[in-house]
Amino acid sequence: MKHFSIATWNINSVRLRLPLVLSLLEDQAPDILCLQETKCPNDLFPTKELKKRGYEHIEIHGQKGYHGVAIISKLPLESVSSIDFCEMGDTRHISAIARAGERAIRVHNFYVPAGGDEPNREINPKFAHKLDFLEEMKALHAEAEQDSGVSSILVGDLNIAPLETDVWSHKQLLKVVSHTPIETDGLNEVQARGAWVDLMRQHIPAEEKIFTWWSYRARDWDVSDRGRRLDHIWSSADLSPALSNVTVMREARGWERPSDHVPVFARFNF
DNA sequence: ATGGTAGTCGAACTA
Repeated sequence: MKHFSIATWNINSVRLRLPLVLSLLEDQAPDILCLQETKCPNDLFPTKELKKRGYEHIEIHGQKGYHGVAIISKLPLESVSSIDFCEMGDTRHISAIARAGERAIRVHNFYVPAGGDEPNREINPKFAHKLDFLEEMKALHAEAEQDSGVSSILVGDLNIAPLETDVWSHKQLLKVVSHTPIETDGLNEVQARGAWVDLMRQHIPAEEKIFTWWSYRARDWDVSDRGRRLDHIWSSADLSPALSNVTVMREARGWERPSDHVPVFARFNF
């Protein structure tokens, strides 16, 4: 039996929260950690500190000030690439193939545009960008490299909460960006067309509420609990039978100077 | 219905 684990976390500045990242890696020791919103140019990424702790394989795609994604891995990474969705030059995607025992797995790490406040593509260019980004994601197939023996995992901040139980109030969020029908339908279509399995919902029944994000603006996030499930872990169908556990690390939202997103873990027994 | 907070980078932008 071979174990494999992967985590995803929108860190909202990797430099500001490097101590939290290091303690997470020490305590949980995932094979791979995918970060979003690193907000860090490539030449300033804290590569040395991560390598020192056994994460020797690091692939980053960052820019100054905004966005930015990174794959931090104990396992060797190869065939690294980024897709420039919507050809905006944004650093919102990176992927690489990891070798986990006998298996080869392409890991896609996404930071989907948030989409602004107004859920109307005619008046809000950010919402139009989000919908266009989703449209391009539909071309991404979980079995794209199956013929060469490569499975797929897709993780990241997808900025959409697809199910009614992925938000604190379905009714009150139907017109709020992240849970509008055009977005949830779009994400469902990305999943269906690409033959992706939602591993969080494979492990945690759809009747049960799950949140991975709580706004900084809520005065008491834990008590009011107005969260959303914006972060996701998907895989190709061949990996889903090997899933052993999914954990949403809710307590991370209560840490000192927290990210507004918490880490999500998927663990496999191959 | 509005405004509430956080981060980057040093005003205004994004979330």
